Amino acid sequence: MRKDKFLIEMGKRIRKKRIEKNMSQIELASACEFEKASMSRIESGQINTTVLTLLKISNALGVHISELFIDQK
Amino acid sequence: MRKDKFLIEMGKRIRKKRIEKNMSQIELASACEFEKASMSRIESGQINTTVLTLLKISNALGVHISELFIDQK
DNA sequence: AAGATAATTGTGGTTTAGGTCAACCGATTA
DNA sequence: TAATCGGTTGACCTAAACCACAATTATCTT
Repeated sequence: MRKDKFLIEMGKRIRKKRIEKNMSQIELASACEFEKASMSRIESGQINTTVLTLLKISNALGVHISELFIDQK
Repeated sequence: MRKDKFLIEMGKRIRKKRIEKNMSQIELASACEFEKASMSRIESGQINTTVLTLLKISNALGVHISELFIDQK
């Protein structure tokens, strides 16, 4: 399992935005059309996600993909 | 081989920034510590790159990773 | 045209993301 | 206590990212 600081920080940002939208991991994952298990691993920085997966997530969250790389709103 | 529009556009942005810095693919690739072949495929949108690879590229280009997702400067 | 440099493409091997299912762990609620 | 809900983790498989090397194809420069 990976444990890169950058991935962890990105996971935190995703989680933060998800909470802001009042979504559960289950809801977000299904909006992205994958399993809650994957969502959990992404949010905890265990996975070096690909661009298209991030794109799905940003779409489901209603934010621009670049926001996933920038702290705060 | 993938041919996603989003990946193609991102590749174009990377290429544009590389040219702006007067770097060849060879130079950029070696700064990222991978092969020029990979650089070529990324710039032409053939690969669904991972976050950490994009991070290497943005570091080598001296830009913030979020800029790789935003048109123009 | 010849030569050099830059970029693309093919192939093959290794690693890992993505996907799925099941089991498990709080915390909350009935 | 038992049941539910959100989240985490383990195990497994498949597809694809990553990496490297070589060969080919532009694109220049003289």
